[in-house]
Amino acid sequence: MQRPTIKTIAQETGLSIATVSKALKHSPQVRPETRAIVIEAAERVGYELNMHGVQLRTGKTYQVAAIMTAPGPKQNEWEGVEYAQLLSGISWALEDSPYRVSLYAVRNFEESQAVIKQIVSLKKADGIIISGTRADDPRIRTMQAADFPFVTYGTSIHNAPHAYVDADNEQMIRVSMARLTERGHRRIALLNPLSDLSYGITRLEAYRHALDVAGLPYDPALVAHGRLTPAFGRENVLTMSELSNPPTAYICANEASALGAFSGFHERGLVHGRDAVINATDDLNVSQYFAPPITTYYLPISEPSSLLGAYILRRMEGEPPEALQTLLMPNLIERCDDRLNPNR
Amino acid sequence: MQRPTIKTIAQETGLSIATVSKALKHSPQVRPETRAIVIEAAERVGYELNMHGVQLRTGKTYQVAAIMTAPGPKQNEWEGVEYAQLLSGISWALEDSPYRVSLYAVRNFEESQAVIKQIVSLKKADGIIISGTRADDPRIRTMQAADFPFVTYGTSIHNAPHAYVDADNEQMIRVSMARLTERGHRRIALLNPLSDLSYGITRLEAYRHALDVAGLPYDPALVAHGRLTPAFGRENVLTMSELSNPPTAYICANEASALGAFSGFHERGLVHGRDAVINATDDLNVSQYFAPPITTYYLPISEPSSLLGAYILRRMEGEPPEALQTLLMPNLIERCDDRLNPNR
DNA sequence: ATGCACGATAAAAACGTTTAACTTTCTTGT
DNA sequence: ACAAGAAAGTTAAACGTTTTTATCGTGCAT
Repeated sequence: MQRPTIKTIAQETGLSIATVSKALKHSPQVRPETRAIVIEAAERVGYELNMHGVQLRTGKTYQVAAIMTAPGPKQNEWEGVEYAQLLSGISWALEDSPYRVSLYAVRNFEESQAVIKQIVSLKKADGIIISGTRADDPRIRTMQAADFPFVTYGTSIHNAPHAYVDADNEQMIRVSMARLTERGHRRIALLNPLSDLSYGITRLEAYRHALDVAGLPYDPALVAHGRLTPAFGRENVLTMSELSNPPTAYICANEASALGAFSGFHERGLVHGRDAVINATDDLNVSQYFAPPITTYYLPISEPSSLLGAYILRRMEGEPPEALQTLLMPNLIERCDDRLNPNR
Repeated sequence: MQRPTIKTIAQETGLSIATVSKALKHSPQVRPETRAIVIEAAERVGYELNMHGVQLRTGKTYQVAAIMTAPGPKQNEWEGVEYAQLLSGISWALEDSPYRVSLYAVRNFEESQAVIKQIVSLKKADGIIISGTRADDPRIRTMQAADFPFVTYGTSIHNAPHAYVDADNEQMIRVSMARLTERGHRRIALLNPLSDLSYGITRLEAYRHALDVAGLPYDPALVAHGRLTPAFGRENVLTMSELSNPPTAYICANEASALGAFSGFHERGLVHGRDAVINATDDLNVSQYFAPPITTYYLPISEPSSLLGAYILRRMEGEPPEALQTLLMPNLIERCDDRLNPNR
């Protein structure tokens, strides 16, 4: 038994395939009574739209490409794991639409650039979602030049306007720094993502500004940029804690590096709260299980991910990018008092 | 300027589109010289195969559906994060093929069942990859009944034969238990996944068998089943450590629950190595950053994931499932001596 | 010379849908 | 009563492939 097509319905109802097609997509050209007949027949024969026909005819793919930059296959680090939740969040946001998430895993920035060029020029998707945005991101420029719908997870600094979702890194660092300086800290380390990433820059600027406000000097030795793995957190604690004037607080850009920082504490015999404290940004609600639990800025990953999905849908509908820009402020969850220990 | 099609090449070369099509797919019906002309023209005009035409004509989708069971959107736990790496591994394995990974995020088992039925009956993909297999898995039966190509991450017990990749849980538990009993442990807790999952059953059976071999009694109070979140690890340590005869070793099924177990230790004032030890299975190389680092069975997630990709390709080629079954033995990484502390 | 098989290419149909252009019927205003 | 126009359907073409079938020379045996 063959799968029914609009032709089947046409025969079944005695109408032409054109009318059937129009009826099914609620064209005003067909009378409500006729539509009812078509709908009934469609249900009776178990009709389901065949996307391949639609795709060929209309050129639409009904695919949203999610570009996922993950380290090479031989790399097995706790990095980019929040992608799983991000993807499922996007996927759920598209659930009631005809769109599907099509995954493009790339190893690095260059590869993502190439993949995006291909998707755009060969129209392998109708929309693109990327992350890991840079201050001036050539991928964004590619998509903008082709007028291709996209949303970024992360802002860019020089490519506005475009649709984006991000955590409010500026505010987060500002609040975080104010809170720590208020509690007596004068040597605060910043464990930052790779320096070409837009949010790395935002965080660094906010950090420096906060230092200014607090009247504290900027010490480059307290700032590190790198891939946010546990190894990164660990190694920086190991080196920074050996400074003649070591930091009394570490601000980690994610949970992975915070975990690594703890590992560094353990190695050096440092005790959290006594010798120094760790604050982090947390997407996965995992910092509460650290020993001890730490203060975090918690943004449930489901929020940005469902926004990304919603935004790409609206962007593909033609909504202007200016209306699709959101900075989300994570929740401050204080699990330690984080005061500077005076007799350290 | 329009995107070139085989028609473009046909005009360019003076051949018919049929010949062009055949030439491009290396049909023996066309002379090598003719083929060369076609290839040359194709490159000159920058021809790229339009999949929509192919899909409509052949009915193939060139999509591999990856079913990803992740907890609902409102749940923001560290769970299933290894999926990110799994997906990218699969995606890379398909890189040189025309296939793409199409993501289907589902909330629970029932939903995955429905989604799979749909993919199979409407042929929305050419192959399926699932995980979270059960002892007798109705999804597998669905796909088998329709003779639909699939590979599972995880074994099933009653649905053989089918293509699968999994860690060798039986051996892992056997070795793990032998090692711990050898070191004096007589109260060993097992933090297991949900009891309907196939690997949960395998692990439990291996555990009970190992107890028998060691002449130790089976105590249900030392076995827990649940979703492998940090919360799960933590709560079980909290309750089990209060037993009159508490465990001196915990075997955790993943890193998330191991992290939670540590959190439980901290809460109860237990010290790893003194009061009890934790062993875990680790996909993401993260246990080395625990304080202290723990002994783990480490299986880089890239291995099973690239196998999954390779297997689904071969399965779609028609290779019989019996040839596509692999159990991978994780590497034992001893980071503690894990001996029972006699004066605990 | 005639017929035949074969090799190489061309013609045409088909996959399922959308949509521009056309036809028919009905309504309406004069 | 009739033209004009709207409403509701139909016809036919088109999207880019693959594949079955047809065509056309050419070489070969008879």
